[in-house]
Order: sequence, then C-alpha cells, then structure tokens
Amino acid sequence: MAKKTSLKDIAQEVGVSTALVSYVLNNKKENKISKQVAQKIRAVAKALNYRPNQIAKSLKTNKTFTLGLVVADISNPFSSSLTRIIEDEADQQQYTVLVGSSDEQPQKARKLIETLLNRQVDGLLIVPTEGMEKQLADLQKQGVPFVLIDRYFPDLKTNYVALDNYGAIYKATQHLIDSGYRRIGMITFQTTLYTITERKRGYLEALKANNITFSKSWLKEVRRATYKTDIEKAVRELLGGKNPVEAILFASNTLALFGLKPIKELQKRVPDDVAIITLDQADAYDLFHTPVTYIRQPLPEMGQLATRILLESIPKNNAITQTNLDGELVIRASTRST
Amino acid sequence: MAKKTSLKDIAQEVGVSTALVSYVLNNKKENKISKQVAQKIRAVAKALNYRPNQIAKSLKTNKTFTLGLVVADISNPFSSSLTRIIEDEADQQQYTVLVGSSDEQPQKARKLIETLLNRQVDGLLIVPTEGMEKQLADLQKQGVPFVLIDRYFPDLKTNYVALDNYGAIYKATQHLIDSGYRRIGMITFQTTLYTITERKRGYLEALKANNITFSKSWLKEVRRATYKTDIEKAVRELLGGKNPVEAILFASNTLALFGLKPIKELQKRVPDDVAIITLDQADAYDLFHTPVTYIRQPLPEMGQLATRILLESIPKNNAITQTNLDGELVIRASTRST
DNA sequence: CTGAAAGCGCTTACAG
DNA sequence: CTGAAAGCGCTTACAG
Repeated sequence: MAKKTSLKDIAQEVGVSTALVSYVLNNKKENKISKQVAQKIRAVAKALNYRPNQIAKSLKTNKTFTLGLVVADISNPFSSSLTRIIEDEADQQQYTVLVGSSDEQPQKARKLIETLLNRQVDGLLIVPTEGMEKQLADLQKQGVPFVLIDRYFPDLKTNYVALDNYGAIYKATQHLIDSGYRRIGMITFQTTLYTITERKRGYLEALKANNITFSKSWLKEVRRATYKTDIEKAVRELLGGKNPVEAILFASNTLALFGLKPIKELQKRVPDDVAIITLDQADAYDLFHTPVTYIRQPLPEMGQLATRILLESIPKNNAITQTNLDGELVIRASTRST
Repeated sequence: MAKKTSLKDIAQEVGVSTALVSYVLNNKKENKISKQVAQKIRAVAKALNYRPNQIAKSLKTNKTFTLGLVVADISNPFSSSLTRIIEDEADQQQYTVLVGSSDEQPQKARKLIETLLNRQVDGLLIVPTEGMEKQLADLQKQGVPFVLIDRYFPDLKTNYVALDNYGAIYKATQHLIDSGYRRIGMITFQTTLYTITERKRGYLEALKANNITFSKSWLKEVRRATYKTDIEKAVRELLGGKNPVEAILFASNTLALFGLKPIKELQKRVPDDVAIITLDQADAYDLFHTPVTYIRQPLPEMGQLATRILLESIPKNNAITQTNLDGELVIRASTRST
C-alpha cells in the first residue's frame, strides 16, 4: 500500500503541531482555535487524503468502537438476519461489528471470543451454545461487557435479550388446541439449552392445562449433528402408525424447513391431514403448498435492544438487564381457522 | 473492564525486560533464550491471564490480520453463505473478518470501505454494486489490496473471482431447448451490472444459436427496489395471455424464491405447464411442489479462491488474478428429462 | 543469552 | 490560541 498520510504529515505541511491538527480534526476546543488555521488544516488533510488510523487512536483511548458478535452459524438465516440488524444498529452509533460462528461448539466459541478480546472489542454480543456457562461466568468476572441473545442460562446473572420461549410455545399449542386438535406432536432439538427446554415445557404445560394426556411418542427430539435425517424420520413416525398426530409443532425455523419436505413427500394435505405451526418465519415457507401458521419472533427488537443494552453497559457495566420478548401468533392456512 | 495485564506486568513479575517477554511469547529467537527464563515467562503470562493487545501489535507491525468484507446484504442467503466460507478460510490463516452490507448503494459501500480502511484492514473482499467503478479504481490507485467477488467490471483491471455467467446461463438455456422447450422466458434484474448483463447475453445467444426467434415479451427485467411485486407481475405476464411461455429461467436465487410463489398460486403444473430452471440453489426450493433444476454456483470455491488471492496479494500486490468459474447443471424434475 | 531504546500514530493534560 | 511531551502496549534492530 502507498504510504499513508499521518497527523504529522499534515502538521508539517501546515506548520503547526500534531496536537493542533488532532484537535481540529476531532472538533475539539473548537472555539479556542483560530478559524484560519483550522481551515487550512482541514484543507491539507483533504488534499493529502488523510485517513485517521483508528488503530493508533484505539491504543491511546482504549476504545475500538468495535463490537464482537458470536452467532451459531452466520450462514443460517436466523443468524444472518440478526447480524444485519445488529450491524445497522451498531453503525448508527459509529460501531463496527466483528462476527464469527461458533458452530454450537463451546471450544470454537472460546477461541473466537479470545480473538475478539485480543482485538480489544469494546463489548460482546453472544448467542451462546450449550456448555458455555463457565466461560460466560469467567468473562463476567473479568469485567467484559456482554449481552446474550436468543439463548441464556437461568442460573447466570447476565444481560440477555430473548424470546419468552415458554409463552410462545404455550400460545402456539393453545392455538392448535383451540382449533380442535388434540393429538399434537412436537419436533424440537435434543439439548439442555434453556431456550429449547422452555419450549418443550410450554408445549407440555399447554397440553396439561387442557387435560390432554401427553403421549411420549408425540415428542421428537432430534440431534443437532444429524438433524436433517432425524427430522425426516420424526415426521414419518408422527404421521405413520395406527395413531398419527393431527398437528405438528416445529420448535424452530430450521426444523420446519426440513420437516415440511417429508410432509410434502408423504402427500399430506394441510391442515386436513395434519396441521402445521412453527416458531419463527422464513420466506421459504411461502413455497410450501399451504401457508404456514407461525409464531413471529421479534428479531429486530431483539437485535436492537441487545445492541443498545451493550452500548449502555460499556461505560458503566453495573446494571443487569434481562428481557424476554413476546412472540406473536400469525395465523395462516396451515391451522384450521376457528 | 478490570485492568488488563501487559507485557510490562509480566516483565516486572519475572524480573526481565519486556523485550525478552515479547520474544518468548512470540516464539522468536527460541534457541537463544534460556529454557528456564522462557518457562518462567510463560508460566507468569498464564497466571496473570495475559492476553496480547492486538491493537498495539498492529500499530507497530502495520498488520491487523483483519480482512474487510463488503457484501450486498448479509441477511440474504447468498451473502451469508459467502461470508461463512470466507470467515472459515480467513480463520485458517489467523485472519478475522469485518463484514458490512452495502445495500447495493455505492455511497453506503464507500462509507463502509472508508470505515474498514480506517481500521487498517489488511485487504478487502468486495461484492461490488452498480456504479462503484470510480471508487474501485481509486482504491487501486491507493494500492489497497482487494479482490472482487461474484461481480466485476470488465473495463477494470482488478482481481476478481466470479461465475462464468454467460456460460452458465447459456448452458441453462440450452438445456431447456434440448428438453424441447422453445418459448422460453427469462426473469432477471434491470441493471447494468456486467454479471447480470452477461446472463442476459447467455440467454439471447443460446436462443439465437438454436434458431429461436426471441420475443421481447419473454424477457422481464425487474427493478431491485420493487422486485417482489415486479417478479410476481412478470410471472403472471409470462404465463398469461394467448401465447404463454413454456419455460421460465430465473437469473438468480432471489428471483426464483419470489417467482415460484405466483407459479404455485396460479396452480401451474411443473414441468407440464411450465418448466423451471434457476441459477443458484437454496434449501427453500425443496418445499416447492416440484424439485427445481438449477445451475450450481460454486460458492465455496469462489469464497476460498478470493480469500487466497487476497492473502497472497497483501505482501506483494502486483499480479492481477481474474477467474471465471463454471456453473454446474443440476437436473431435477422441474425440467422435462430428455 | 538479555536489555535499553526508539518508534508505530495517535490523544491529552499541562504549560505558556 | 498553540506546542512540547508523555504515553497507550507492543516490536525489533542494535549493543553488549
């Protein structure tokens, strides 16, 4: 790269100190600097195509105006939508975002966070994975500002912004029940992640509250590592046998995306043969023969709120903010109207 | 944040100079440092939970090990998949990636690149937008290493990695013709972007080579700003009237995603009423009643190659590498088998 | 084998 | 109104 111009170059050119140049270019002590010098400095800066070295600035000020973002996998729509929202929100406050994917592996997350911290990010936005409790507790001990998104650990007193998962799935289940379905299957992930276990609890509690006797065969917990094949198998089991379910509740985006395919292949009519409801929306569902009823997850609110909480906690970092947002039921043709 | 430990802290604790500590921790002059001191330094570094300040290091070495990535919109699957690939490739070489979205606006791209450059990224990976020629030429004049991905400007002598767009669409069109279709419609974006105009050319040339007289009404160029409604309108026009087309070629991912919906709503049988072929694959298409034939875009190769070219050009930055990759035809049920 | 010292490009009290 | 100087946390020739 061609030699970059520095404050010093400008100072020399104008014949003043670098201090003055710094003051002018940062609009400090505005009323105490002669207009003429200021103008000249600006002119020269422009002429020399001056570009402040943010690295040097950061070293001195101990602020990088960079946020670290850890998602599960940036190539997944949930992560990338969230990233986009956070990017926009951060940008408004002059922050830039360093993103990385953890692939649901705590070790990868650890390495990633280490890298981000070495780069002196001012704070972290984290969609945690299973088994990160210790790591997060350590971060907290070290005084690193961070806020969790989407997932959190109930035993950890950390900032977080997440869905009211219990409530959202309860609402979804209740909607199915209100629509006349009683044999309701659920496909979810096999994990100890609170976010997911709360979804299961919402489903089970809703059944119980409506005096529906839960059958173990209704609940399918697929493994992350093999979810594509597991989901297909789960769907076929739920819809096969002598007592197929009348409705299927997908606990997430990804689950629905891969679960709708076997339903289509089995040539099931929706909602006549089986009703469908899912958590979280995707454009893709519009290609399915029947528009799918879903619980809208307030992603923009989640991302924005998390970013704001983080930015506020950077200077002080004392309060803990924990927020559970409501999911919104969007009824479409895949569940019988009542 | 709690006070971080620095090289100096370790040096003091051990009773040596910071220089020595730096050498040890960076594994330099290994054979010239007494094993014992080295061991002690490492031990203390660990005990004090030392984390090198990458910012300070960068200031000194003039290398940040950070790459800037400019995509159109990170929330779009093409961008996020590409980001993921680049992230992984960069990570292998100890690089971190700063991403941002241009929203197809050259001014936004300019601001983004400015920010990335201020942060002293070592190089840039750019999916450019219409109207960025001047900007890119300037970057080049400044000696900033960068490589373009997916889109490029034929008049600009820059590094790039892209699809052979002409060839890919020619292949797609030829496949339709070989399958017996002659009235072939194309839905593409209205833009001067070479990537896209080459696709149009591939379509037109294939028709010509097969002695099919092109009808202007077959080609629909939708506006980016209003693509969702434009696509729907385009599909309805192509399939309506007295002389509907027999096949539709979608020039991109997004176009197909929103174009399949009206085809479904019009209850067209595929491929009997209309054959479908598209550029680029998406999981979402699996939800469509008929599996869609597509041209596979070699995203992993593209992202990896671009990253490698960039990393190689950072130290020297003299050679120009321009690569057009081949698209691969994946035939499924949406086009008649021959 | 080890250390003193300069310097990367900034900011910012302090002095005048 | 302006400048000299210290210092952020590192690296790296150079000297011994």
